[in-house]
Amino acid sequence: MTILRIALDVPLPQLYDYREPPSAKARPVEIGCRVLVPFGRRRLVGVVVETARESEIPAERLRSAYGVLSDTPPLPGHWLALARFAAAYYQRPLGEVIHAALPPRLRRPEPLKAEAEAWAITDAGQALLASLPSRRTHRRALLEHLATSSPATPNDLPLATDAARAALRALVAEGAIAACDLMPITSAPQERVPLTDAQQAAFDAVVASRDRFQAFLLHGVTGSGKTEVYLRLASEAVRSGRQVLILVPEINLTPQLEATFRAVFPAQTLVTLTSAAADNIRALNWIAAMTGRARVVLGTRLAVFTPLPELGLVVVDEEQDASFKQQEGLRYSARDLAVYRAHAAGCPVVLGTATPSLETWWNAQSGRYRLLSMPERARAGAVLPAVRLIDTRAEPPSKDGLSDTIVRAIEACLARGEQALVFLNRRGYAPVLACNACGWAAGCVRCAAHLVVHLGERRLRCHHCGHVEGIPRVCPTCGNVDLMPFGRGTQKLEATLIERFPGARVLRVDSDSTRAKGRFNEMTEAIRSGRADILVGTQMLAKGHDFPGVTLVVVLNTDAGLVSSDYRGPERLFQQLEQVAGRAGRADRPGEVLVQTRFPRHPLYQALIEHDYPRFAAAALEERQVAGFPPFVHEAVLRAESETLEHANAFLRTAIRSAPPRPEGMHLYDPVPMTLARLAGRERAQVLVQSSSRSVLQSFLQQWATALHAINARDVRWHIDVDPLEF
DNA sequence: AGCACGCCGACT
DNA sequence: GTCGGCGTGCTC
Repeated sequence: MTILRIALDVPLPQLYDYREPPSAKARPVEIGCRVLVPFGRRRLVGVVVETARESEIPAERLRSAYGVLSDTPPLPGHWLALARFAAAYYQRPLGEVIHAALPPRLRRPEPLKAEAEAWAITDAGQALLASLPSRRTHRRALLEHLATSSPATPNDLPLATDAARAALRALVAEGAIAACDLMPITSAPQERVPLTDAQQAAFDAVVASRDRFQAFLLHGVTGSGKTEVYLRLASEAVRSGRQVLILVPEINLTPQLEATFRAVFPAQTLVTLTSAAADNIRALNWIAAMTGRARVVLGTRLAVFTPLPELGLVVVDEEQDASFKQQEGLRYSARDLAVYRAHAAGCPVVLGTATPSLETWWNAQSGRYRLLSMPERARAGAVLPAVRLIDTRAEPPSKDGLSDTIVRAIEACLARGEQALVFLNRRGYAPVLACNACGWAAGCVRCAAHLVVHLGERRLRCHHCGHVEGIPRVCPTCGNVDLMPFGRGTQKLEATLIERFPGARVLRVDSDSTRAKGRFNEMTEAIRSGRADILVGTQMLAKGHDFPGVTLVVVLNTDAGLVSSDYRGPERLFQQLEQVAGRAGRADRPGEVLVQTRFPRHPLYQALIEHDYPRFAAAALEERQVAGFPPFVHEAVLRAESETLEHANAFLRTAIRSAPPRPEGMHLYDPVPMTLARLAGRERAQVLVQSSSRSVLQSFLQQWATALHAINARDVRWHIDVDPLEF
């Protein structure tokens, strides 16, 4: 008798045994098959990960699988091995990992819909476009797209919303759009610019190790042309019959990268994988990669789980970006799993960035990774922006927070007809609403955090849980009517700038102003085409975008990163500053960066002036070594959350008591509340584990996790976070 | 995690 | 008398 051992999406660290389905007589069930099985009262999709001759479960309790879901080929062995590795490393049940790694559509039993390979506009469609009322925005967008480039794959078309997909169906029904085969691209590939010496050296080094595992840190300053290196490497890998995986932090933040790749690779060859894509298409793209039809996969962190049987190159762009670490459920690092995948496939992995994470930098310094440096901007004559520090103690800013130097610099920039970017990493109007008489401050009822004043909508918002309430007229504790917004957010800064620079067009870009679909792209387009003079923005504006008109960058209020309780504060601050500084003067005009600070002599700012990442990293690594922080130790945390802090702490104390013996070089700390101790009405605390050895930490965690599952923790939710970023 | 079963308060 | 609250127990 053959027993199928099946991974199911339940939070229990075990497999479930089933008899084969009736269909097995005709065709045996292979490992990697998706199957539909009865589970209690439910029907679940599972994946066969092992077969066995017999089961420890008594025969009378064994049930038969209903059948194999044959709309996908079996999941390949390399993919199951990846899932096993992630399950063991991140201490999660295999079933849960497998189901987190599958595209959502393949977690459900309904067969996939075949999608048209491509769509083309018909003559009727051309006629319709001419007479279409302008309020039919979705239809117009689809027809206009196809009128300029037909045929187009579903991937290329604006189909992000249900309404857009409904519009496509309607147009197909009306005969305005028809399915067709995708024509191979016949036009010659776009002429590429020659590589600089540094780009060529990086390219050669990676190509030289194409048949074995090697991790590379591609350390290239903003504008040094990392994308061109990725592109050449990808073309080379595809030419030699290999598949390529490219991970980016957020696809809509790197539109140039996607556009560059789309211009070179035919649509059949290059697929994108992000959570924004429609489920059915996402699954089809995933399968195209698994069957080898797709040769290049470009996507966000979730794309690291794409099965790629002929993987020959892995690229992680902006490797330091925190979005590669999933912060809930399976808390994996896509960057670290990308390195695992290259190792398993025996191919190179390129981690590219201007500001490496200290972990990666240390790996390069210690020789585990090879360092490839591109210290110059690729465009001839382009130089890095000059950074100037404005000492707020020597030159106190005026009441609205801007020093004279900054005001004059913005004036001069506007007079030259250029754009200024003012960076403030705090959205809303003011971060605190407080009472002048008694000191009360508006706090979130569900979180240990202040509510942020949003003046435009007359609301207080919690930036952690999304709670919204009205602005009180009087102080709820003392009745005083004199409630004052304290501090500065982007909305207040926007108002200040409008007042200070009458006539200048001020554009605020943050997650509030870009909430509506498509607003972000509209705004970046407005900036590029010069329809704004002063840009006010958060982090969102600092990443990846090339704004050729921006020659001045002003940075306000970043000192908090220097004195943060989180040891990663300075690292993040330097990365953020270097990133936003990189927005200044990318084209033929030199850029200038003004940083307003109370601590101009701080070594971090001194390194920033010189754009000297190695100097910053050396100092930061030394501090980490002295204090005993990563990358010199490896960390994991056990977190618990509950209605009351007491319950969470009680669980953590029990957890510590039931921990296996601590090996040499391991530390288990006392439970402490998390930095944000109360979030969305739950109290949160954690225990930190440190070890000088990764493998020692791994085997400790594995034993501990088993013990933890045995603890009766009714009212407590807990998880282990390996290599945590959040405290 | 679901989804049962199971034993105590306010409704047609 | 039932409908339904969520405590606790199981799923091959």
